[in-house]
Amino acid sequence: MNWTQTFIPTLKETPSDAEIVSHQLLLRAGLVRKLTGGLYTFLPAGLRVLRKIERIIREEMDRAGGIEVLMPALQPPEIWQQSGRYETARDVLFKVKDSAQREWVLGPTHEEVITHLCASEINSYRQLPKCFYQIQTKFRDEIRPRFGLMRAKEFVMKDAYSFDASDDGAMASYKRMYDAYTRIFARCGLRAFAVEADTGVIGGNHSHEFMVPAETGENDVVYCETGAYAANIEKATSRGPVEATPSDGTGGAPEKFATPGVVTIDALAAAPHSIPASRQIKTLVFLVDSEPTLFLLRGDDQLNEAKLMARTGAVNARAATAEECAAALSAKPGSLGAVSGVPEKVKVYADEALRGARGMATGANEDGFHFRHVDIERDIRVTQWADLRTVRAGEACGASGLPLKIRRAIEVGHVFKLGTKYSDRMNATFLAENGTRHSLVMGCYGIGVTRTLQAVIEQSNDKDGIVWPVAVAPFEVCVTPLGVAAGSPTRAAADALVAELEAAGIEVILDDRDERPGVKFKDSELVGFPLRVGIGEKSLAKGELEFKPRGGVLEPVMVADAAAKVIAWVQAGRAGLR
RNA sequence: CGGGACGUAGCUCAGCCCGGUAGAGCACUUGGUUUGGGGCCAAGACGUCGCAGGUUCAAAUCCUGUCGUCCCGACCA
Repeated sequence: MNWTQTFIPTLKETPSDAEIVSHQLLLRAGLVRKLTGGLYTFLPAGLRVLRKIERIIREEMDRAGGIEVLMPALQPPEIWQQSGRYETARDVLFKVKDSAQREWVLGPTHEEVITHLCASEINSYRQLPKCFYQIQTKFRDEIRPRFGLMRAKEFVMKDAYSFDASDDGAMASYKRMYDAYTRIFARCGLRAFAVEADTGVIGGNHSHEFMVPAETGENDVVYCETGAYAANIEKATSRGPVEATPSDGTGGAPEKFATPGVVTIDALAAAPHSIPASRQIKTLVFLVDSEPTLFLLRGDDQLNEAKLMARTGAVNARAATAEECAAALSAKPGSLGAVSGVPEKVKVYADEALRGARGMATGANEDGFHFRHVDIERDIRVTQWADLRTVRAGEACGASGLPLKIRRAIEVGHVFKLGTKYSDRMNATFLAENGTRHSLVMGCYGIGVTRTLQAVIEQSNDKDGIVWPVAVAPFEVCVTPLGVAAGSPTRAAADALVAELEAAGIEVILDDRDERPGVKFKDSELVGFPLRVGIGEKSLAKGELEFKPRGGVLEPVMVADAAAKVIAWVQAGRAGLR
């Protein structure tokens, strides 16, 4: 392929609307262009990378027993109503109307479609297990598209769905996909690791996310350096706060005291009251499926809303407004408490870290007053104890006991064991060997293909541009003659080398642009080809070409040896050695 | 949806405070020159200053509204 015959519009300057390095490089290296927020055109070089990642995914999915299909992006709303997600996923569903004003849904994911298919096509345990996958464009009405391909309204996803006759079978399918994902990311040259994850709106009871460590990621991952534990912060647990919860109460009854104007944890912790945050009980009011509900945490802890959703089983939940708090209890936020004045029907969830807490302070449910000497188990009607707090760095790992750490990461894949959530609702059943009817046991597995592409760039770049792993580079080799005129010695040597490499199946681009050397060198580094072979008059006169691995040092190579050396270098790269 | 920033040439940006002729660099076209790390010289083309109202003799500039982009939060592969 000649550079002048394709289209790689590089940019010398950084576009002003790209914030993170991978987004800047996507644009600067001429891989994509924005149509509008969250919508991108893949240009030839970007498309080549996308296709290579897809090929790796297909190979590994096929190897893991996956069966490729292609489902419609346009879907009838009825199946979404049947699964219940027409409501729960409402915020991300793109809806369109046809000329008869009938509504359709643009698929953000395909549990409904595949379950509908299997409901009619799978009838017997003899047809199981099955694992279907597709690579397809998804549509999500993202509240805030961000960072180029990282979070887009339209993106390419590999999604897979397993169907088993039993829970054990489903676990085996889950494990096969988990292992396939590990291989896929490794083959893409990504350093990714699996963490325990919350299941969110997809549902299910067992889940891992595949994370690429990056400061620009949108997730916080809690992990133990021993490798004993890693989890998304939405799910993570520990042995509890570093500072133990006070259990040294006076034994006296709760005592109301005046705290005019004190409406924050910090204010109560400051003079004159000087009650440490760890000795306070924080009272939060949420509307859980429209029901006012109390959540009690230690003053220095943060409520984890993913845990709130999981523990309550809520479809929708949000913090109550000041007015709603006042209506449910008798005070505004800042003076709320659960010692008295909580209507019998209001549920009170208390965080496990508060178990046994004595001598605590909390709002008196009366503006301007707090209680002290509160013993939670004696003085508060707790409906349910639950893990609700967000883990903080430094807390002891539940497995190893060592301090946990927290780092940012990009989620590139997510595997779920779904169980029978969808098959139950959509009547996807089969007859077992003994003639009884059962719901199919499902799993679902996603990889953000376009996001993975950008994650590779985010993880693999330097001051000059992208440093592609050989396995996903748009071209493996860039041949750069400094003189391109037909018949010139440099052009002749370049043409000969390219022909030999192409014959050997190497993906090579010939930079045949009539540009100054500096421009060509800068561009080859910006786009990030793994290997550049420079051909200049001076070295050619000595019978040499210049072999320059991206990020490595320049090395002269004899013309006669060049092709063999390049081929060996690329093949080593394909094997994952670089 | 809440908070913030910004919309001027293909790109990066200046001009706006303090109203009066629309600018620079890069990119592009032509010619010359140069030729191992984003050259140099000359000439040229490229703009409804996001859009709509308003104030004014006069608006890129001031006011109002609106649309869009980007960042921070809630959502997710």
